[in-house]
Amino acid sequence: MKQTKLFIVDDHYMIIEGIISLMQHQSDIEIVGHAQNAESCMAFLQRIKPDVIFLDINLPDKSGIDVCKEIKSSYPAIKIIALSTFNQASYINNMIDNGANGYLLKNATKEEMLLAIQTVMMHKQYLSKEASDVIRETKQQKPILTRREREILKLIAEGLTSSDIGKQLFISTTTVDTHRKHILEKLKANNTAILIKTATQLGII
Amino acid sequence: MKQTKLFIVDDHYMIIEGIISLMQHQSDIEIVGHAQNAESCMAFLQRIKPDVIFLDINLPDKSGIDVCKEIKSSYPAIKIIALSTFNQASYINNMIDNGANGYLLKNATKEEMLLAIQTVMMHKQYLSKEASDVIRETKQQKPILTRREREILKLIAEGLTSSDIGKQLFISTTTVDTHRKHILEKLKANNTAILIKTATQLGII
DNA sequence: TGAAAAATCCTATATTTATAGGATATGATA
DNA sequence: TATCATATCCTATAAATATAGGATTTTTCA
Repeated sequence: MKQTKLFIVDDHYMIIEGIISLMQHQSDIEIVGHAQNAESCMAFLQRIKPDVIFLDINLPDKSGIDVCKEIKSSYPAIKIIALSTFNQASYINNMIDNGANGYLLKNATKEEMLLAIQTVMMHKQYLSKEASDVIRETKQQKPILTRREREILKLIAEGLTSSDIGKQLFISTTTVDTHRKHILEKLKANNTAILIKTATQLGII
Repeated sequence: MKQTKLFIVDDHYMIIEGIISLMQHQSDIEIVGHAQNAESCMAFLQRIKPDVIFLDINLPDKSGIDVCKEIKSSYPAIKIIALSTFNQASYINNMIDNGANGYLLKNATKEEMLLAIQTVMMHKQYLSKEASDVIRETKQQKPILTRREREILKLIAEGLTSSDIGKQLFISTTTVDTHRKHILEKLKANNTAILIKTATQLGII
């Protein structure tokens, strides 16, 4: 029987210890290592190739989303299961968009973890019930902004005014204002304050 | 040798499992139980009194801060060590103010956990290095808004205009604007967009 | 290829914010 | 009690935003 090689990336030592403890007596899983940040994770992967990575969304040195993208581009065969706590659920879409094969919340049971590993090893996507609930919710709430609109929204959130943005993007202030208008409509916001708040909550910024 | 009775409250199963695993072979620590929410925690405490509780700040049914206050008022002898992840560090002060005896980040090592338990059992306060660093940092970063300013900031974040706020609080629009001005100064923001963003990041809203 | 979607630009006006520089009243506290 | 922090209010101006109603040019993709 072939063992599935599991690698864990999480900055919280207790989580790593918890997963190891849960998987300890599982003969079909072999934990090949763990890392507490993106850098040591990438260094490890140069030497050893796991089958599955449990990847936390929050790492001290880099966002899990970027790490996910990197791993997938260098090692497309490795399956990635994103780990997060409930209140970071708005990142789920983002993580899936960047190549994650599964999504587990940190209150997952042992059985759920095993199921997730099995599922992604069969080249299917695994989403925990909570995760797919959240995806449905945010999909409904989350309006689709165009690339330009997202770009401008981010600059607004950085405190740039419309004319600042116009200069930076080499477009007229009025164009920026038109985009702003559309963004406000799409996010059902009446002004910048609530715009930034809902955009933050939806994880767009 | 008297064993220290430890109780764990955290909604993440992996964390509970991690702590249990780390404490397993520690002869001076006895884990008397664990709970995943405030309600079952309080129910448990009616039957059994631990010496120390590891208490997560984020619980599904109630904030850990409130739970901390409740436990301390009913069972003042029980020592509480707050648990949190790094990015929730702005709660540290709040937790300490509500009676927590210690503060551990979830990436604590086994040694740190044991040290924390020993320290609070000797009736001293334990703050992890990271926690006290963060306290210093947030103390520096986080400007002190007055009650009125906080109130107005929240209304701004809800999308109310200055005149809306004035009507709601029965004060003139110009007064609201003055408060706005002070809030912007204190948060070093140039406009509403970045104001809301930094306020969100600092956990003020 | 032809329609739809996205991005660009425009005018014009009302409202809201930002900024500056005040004044006054009140309550806490050292 | 004198001072400081807080909260209240004011004038005035420049800048930025919101809102409405357009038009044109690129992309995208079915």
